[in-house]
Amino acid sequence: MGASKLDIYSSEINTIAAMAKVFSHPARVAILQYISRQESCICNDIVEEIGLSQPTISQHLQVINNAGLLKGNFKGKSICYCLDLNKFEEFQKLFNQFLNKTTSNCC
Amino acid sequence: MGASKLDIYSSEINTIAAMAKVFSHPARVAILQYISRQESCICNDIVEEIGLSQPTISQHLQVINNAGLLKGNFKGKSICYCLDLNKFEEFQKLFNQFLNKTTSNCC
DNA sequence: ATTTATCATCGTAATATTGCAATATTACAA
DNA sequence: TTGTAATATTGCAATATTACGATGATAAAT
Repeated sequence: MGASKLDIYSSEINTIAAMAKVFSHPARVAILQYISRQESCICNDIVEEIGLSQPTISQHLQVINNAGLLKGNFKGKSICYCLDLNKFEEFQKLFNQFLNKTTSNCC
Repeated sequence: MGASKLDIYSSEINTIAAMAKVFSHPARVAILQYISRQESCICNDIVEEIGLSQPTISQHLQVINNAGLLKGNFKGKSICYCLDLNKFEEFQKLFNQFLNKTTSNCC
């Protein structure tokens, strides 16, 4: 056991869960907040700012990136992590649609 | 390791992460959707509807309940799981506030 | 009181996540 | 091309999550 049974849910539900997973760890929420606050795209500062090791931050960044929430320049000495606002708003819309459909019919 | 370092983040960030965690598993998203669609509060149907075992559903319900998203009658033969819409909207507001503050300043 | 229906809890196995040290890779500069 | 700074990858340990079978607890009905 231990693995989630993804095949028994609709794709809408799986998408919402996958995106919510990005926000389900405070380090990732903090990283997103930090990136959005930065005027310039200095990147390794995230490590100092948040207080986790560089490999750990790198791992969280990959999770965020795999969800499609990052864009920018991924080559070079100093990489520039930026938010993909389109993806961001796309998720926000999807999530709000789900929440708005959710009503309470009993009790 | 394996445990998250909760003490290094702001309470706002931890709250968002905790609430997002509820939605980070498709079973829980499906459960929330199903409950909200039901006119009457028949409950063990969730097991048949979703296709996971009763203990597993019960476990997911507890996660949702611990986040404060459920209310209703939890004792007796005719148990009634209902959504706490106030909590729901509270989270929605908090999450949207966070997302709306998130902008892209670089790249 | 016994049955029945309903849900929770316990124990356990399988897998995922989190975090870090060590190491590798990459790109630029000297 | 050698060095250096920035990020990625690997490997590992600790912990969390997911899932289920077996069992326990509770309330209503017979």
